[in-house]
Amino acid sequence: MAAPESGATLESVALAAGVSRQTVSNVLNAPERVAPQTRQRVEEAIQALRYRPNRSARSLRTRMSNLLGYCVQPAAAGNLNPVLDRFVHAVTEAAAEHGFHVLLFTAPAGAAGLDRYAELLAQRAVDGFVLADTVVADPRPGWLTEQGVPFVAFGRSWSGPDRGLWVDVDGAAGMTEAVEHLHALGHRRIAFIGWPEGSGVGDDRVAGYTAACLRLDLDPWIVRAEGGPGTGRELAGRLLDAAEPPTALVCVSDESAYGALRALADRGLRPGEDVAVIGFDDTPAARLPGVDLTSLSQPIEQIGREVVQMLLGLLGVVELPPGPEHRLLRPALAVRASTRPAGPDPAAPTEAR
Amino acid sequence: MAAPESGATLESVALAAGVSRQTVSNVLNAPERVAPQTRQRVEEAIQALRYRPNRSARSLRTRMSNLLGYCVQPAAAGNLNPVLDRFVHAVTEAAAEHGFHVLLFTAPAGAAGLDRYAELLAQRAVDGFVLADTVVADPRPGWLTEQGVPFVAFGRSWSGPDRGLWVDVDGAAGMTEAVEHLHALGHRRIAFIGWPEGSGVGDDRVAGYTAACLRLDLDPWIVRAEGGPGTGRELAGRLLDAAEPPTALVCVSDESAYGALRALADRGLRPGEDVAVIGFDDTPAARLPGVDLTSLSQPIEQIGREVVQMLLGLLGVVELPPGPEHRLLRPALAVRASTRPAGPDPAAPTEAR
DNA sequence: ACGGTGCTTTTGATCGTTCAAAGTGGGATC
DNA sequence: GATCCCACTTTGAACGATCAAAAGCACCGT
Repeated sequence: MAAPESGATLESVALAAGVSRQTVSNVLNAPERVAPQTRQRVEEAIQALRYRPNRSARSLRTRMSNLLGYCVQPAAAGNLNPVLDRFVHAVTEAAAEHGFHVLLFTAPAGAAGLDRYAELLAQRAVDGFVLADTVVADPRPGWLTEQGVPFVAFGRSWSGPDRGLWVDVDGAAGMTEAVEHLHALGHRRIAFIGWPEGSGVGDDRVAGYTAACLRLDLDPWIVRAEGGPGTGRELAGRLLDAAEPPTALVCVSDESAYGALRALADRGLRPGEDVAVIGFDDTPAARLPGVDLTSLSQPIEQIGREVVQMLLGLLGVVELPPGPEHRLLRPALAVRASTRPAGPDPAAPTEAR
Repeated sequence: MAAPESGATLESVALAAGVSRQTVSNVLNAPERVAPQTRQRVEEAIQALRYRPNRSARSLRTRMSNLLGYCVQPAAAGNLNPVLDRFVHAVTEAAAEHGFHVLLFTAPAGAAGLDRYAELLAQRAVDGFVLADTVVADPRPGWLTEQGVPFVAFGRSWSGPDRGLWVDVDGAAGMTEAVEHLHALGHRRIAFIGWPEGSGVGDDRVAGYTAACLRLDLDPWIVRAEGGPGTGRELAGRLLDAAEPPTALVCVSDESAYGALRALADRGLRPGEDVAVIGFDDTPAARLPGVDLTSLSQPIEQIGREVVQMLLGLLGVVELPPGPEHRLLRPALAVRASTRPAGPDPAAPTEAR
């Protein structure tokens, strides 16, 4: 069978179609300039030879690599971040719609990693960057802005003035919704299990909780993990053993929530029936049968699309969407059994005691 | 301050150092050909101008993109695969050591996705592919071999003859070790919670379990999830409610094991003390306080390194390591409380019941 | 007949690098 | 002193695409 003859070039296609290089190039990049009849002939030749423009040659001439840089952080032990997984996928897919791909690289955290970004830029290996996991005092947005490098971040610049474009999840709004949901179910003693102060994401979420409590005339009741994340079980345990324990637990993450569920089980309490529990992230495990954790679901796919849209806008590939330089998207509350008393008719909403 | 002058080229460096293009090129690619004195002068000019070779130009000339293609599968709902995360990171890091980067792309599963691979090849966008998540009757290894495309897979070709190079985890050996570990602890009724037949990975793992049982003169006792993965709780429940329930549960994945732990909690049974539980993957959650699941840990970082090593070998970048065309690495059993009775002296092995 | 206009196509130059081959100059060889 | 060799350096020609500008051609009005 006719092999693809992997050596097709503009020149060879032009020869086959009886036109010049540039005409073939125009068929691909500016078809309206080519007479319909010629165009068809060229397109047939392209098909026949399975021609695809060489990316390196195109990049060299146009000074665009059609690659977006994305840094994969060293996976810290015990750092399960199921969200970034989905984000990378969404970005990759959105980029593909415009002929772009994602280039992965690694870099140490903080200012030490900026070299890698600089290296890729100097090599003209990427056209811009997608940032994720921005942290407080992250040096990247400021540095990239100074260098005039196109980038869009998933996550605010948590300290100092906003630098560059970003898309983020409104964790505060999500937590407010969680509290309101619990309040509507009749809960009045709602505690919050959080991270230590100082993390942008964590502080944002606790702020939403506090605001909702004040508005609903509830007393905020906040406990924080001292020894880092992952100690939800202990914290929840202490809460549940209090003289007047909370009837509902709002957790800064699903991970904390799983710990809280564990603490409930330790005491023979049943989630949803005895104590309500809400997490954040809507991790896959939350919807497993037997877990059924109510959780706030981040619109990761949409964030990925918007980040790419903005970045390609900066690059002049698509029209830059009008509007503000950042977008704050609301997470959605996925209500499951952990905030809904089980019963013979699980579909019916139940008024709490 | 002196801006990096992002426009440095071979020519401008040559001018600055008072030599020709090619000499600068040689300093970078074949330093031994250049007189030490000249070399130093050129290196200083490179430093001063912050010169980095343009990747597109180099790729165009050498016909090597220095990019490895990696397909991110559409994240199926409820498909938590914390392992691939780490794998991608390991591959990215190993590739960086040789000046390579990872190019991400998406493709539909099965034969329909081959087009995307072909597209990238025709564009000369990548030099080869890293495959992950190989499944039974995966069309990719065969197709890539036919096309003469360099690739290495993480995962065997589960059906038909082996095509191409691969690195994989010896799931069978891991499960055998798990059974032996339980046997040494005194367990004699050891059940296996598995996936439906037909998945390469699942069948491999159950085979290791069965082999160990036969060798140790135990009766294999296998139950499988009918409705796909994630129903470990139900399966374990049925086992525990049997007239003569097993004293230990070996699970095909951590996900199943978490379900099993849940089933234990439902019945007031304590993992490690009443019933032993072992998972597979050593997911981050396994080592959370309060979970403490014994699990088989895959040497993902090593696999990533080896995959890259082999692929760069195929590409002629490094010397192809001698030896067989595939490597099978043993997972390590991380022993935690779920197979170890709690007590004042957790180090002492306990005879069962 | 002439030049202008608009549409279509072609030509030469260029992007920044490496390959292949040719050019230096000094010292040893005959 | 001519020859050869060796170590080092330079020169021209690609790689495959796009940009910018020129050229061909049909049609129109004067």
